[in-house]
Amino acid sequence: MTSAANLYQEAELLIADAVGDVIEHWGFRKALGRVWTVLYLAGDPLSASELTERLSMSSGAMSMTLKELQEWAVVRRVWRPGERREFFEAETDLWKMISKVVAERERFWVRSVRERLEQACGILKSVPTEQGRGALTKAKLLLSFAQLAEGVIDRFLASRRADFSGFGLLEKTPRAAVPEKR
Amino acid sequence: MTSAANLYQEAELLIADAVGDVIEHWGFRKALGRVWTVLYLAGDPLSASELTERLSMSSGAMSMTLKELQEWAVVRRVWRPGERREFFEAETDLWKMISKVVAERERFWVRSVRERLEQACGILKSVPTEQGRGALTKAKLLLSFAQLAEGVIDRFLASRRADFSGFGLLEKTPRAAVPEKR
DNA sequence: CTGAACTTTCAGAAGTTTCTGAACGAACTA
DNA sequence: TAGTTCGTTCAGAAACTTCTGAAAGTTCAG
Repeated sequence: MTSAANLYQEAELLIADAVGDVIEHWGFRKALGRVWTVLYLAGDPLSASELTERLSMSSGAMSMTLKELQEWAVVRRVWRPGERREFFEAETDLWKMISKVVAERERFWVRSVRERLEQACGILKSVPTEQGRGALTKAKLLLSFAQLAEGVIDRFLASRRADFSGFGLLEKTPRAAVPEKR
Repeated sequence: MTSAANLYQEAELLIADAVGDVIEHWGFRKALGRVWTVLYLAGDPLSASELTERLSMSSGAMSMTLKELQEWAVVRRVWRPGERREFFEAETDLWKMISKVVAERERFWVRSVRERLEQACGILKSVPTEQGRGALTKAKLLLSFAQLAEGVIDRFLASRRADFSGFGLLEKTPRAAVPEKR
């Protein structure tokens, strides 16, 4: 194996693991971040076995990881005429990825929290003690935060784009040497 | 036990668990959120045994949970003259709580991610292949996101306050019924 | 139809996190 | 000093998450 390939692999694992950490902080498994990263860095679609080898994972874990990545629309399955195997490539549209997660996961639990707080406020209204009144005031404050969060999420999703303007980054994405896909 | 006390307890647990979920999404244990909530709703300082009873936790878990909450400066120990036991009360300053977490936890791992990406970019620079050049471009993009995040965090902390203006919430006490959603 | 190539599934293994509860320790009282 | 009350620690238990690898499934060429 050449030195260049060794170095590439070293860098690849370093980046994959760093992204894995980021993704883990977002409540996903590290493996999801690592696999996405290898595909992203590769540019070209890779096969499952290629990924299995590069990341030293079992075929079972890879299969489940790819399934989950596809459910989140973060990785796409690519068919190559003449090839028996399936290939995978990374979605690079950040807005697509983030909005999907926000819409399907964040939105859901924020609503669940808000609903429970509302229910609790309803109960507290019928508690005539000093304790009950004090708690109701605070519960309402918590509730207003939940409502605020829900509103921010909805407006964020309605905006149909990540508003990172002002940071001047996303607009002029240095489109890598990635061949356009259909 | 009176009905009012029963109802209070029901609402308390409902809220505690909802906040526990929120806190869990922030990477802490549910128990931290639950204990903080009971203290917050109570208003007055409570003893460890009181908390243990209300949340049906073991004394050991409560001890560890209170220790952690104090490390995050989210709960304060209160001494009551004449009382042998220690009492605890909830910190209610949101900015204090959030900035502490951001400064001591988020800041740290974002930096770690950024450093690893930098190292990887350094390695990729010496990989003269096609593959290496393509990956370098993308790694640099990831790096710029990490740097962006680091900058946002630092500016956030430097601002010394949560800038929630525009949501018109934190400034004044909440008005009861709020929202309107379409 | 048969066999090769490849993927998916899933039961159990391994790893990780969190909790329990008994033991210990500290602070105070009688 | 002995006893009481709390608080803390920690080894093991329990709960939960993730991974492994073999078996079953699918697809396709010959």
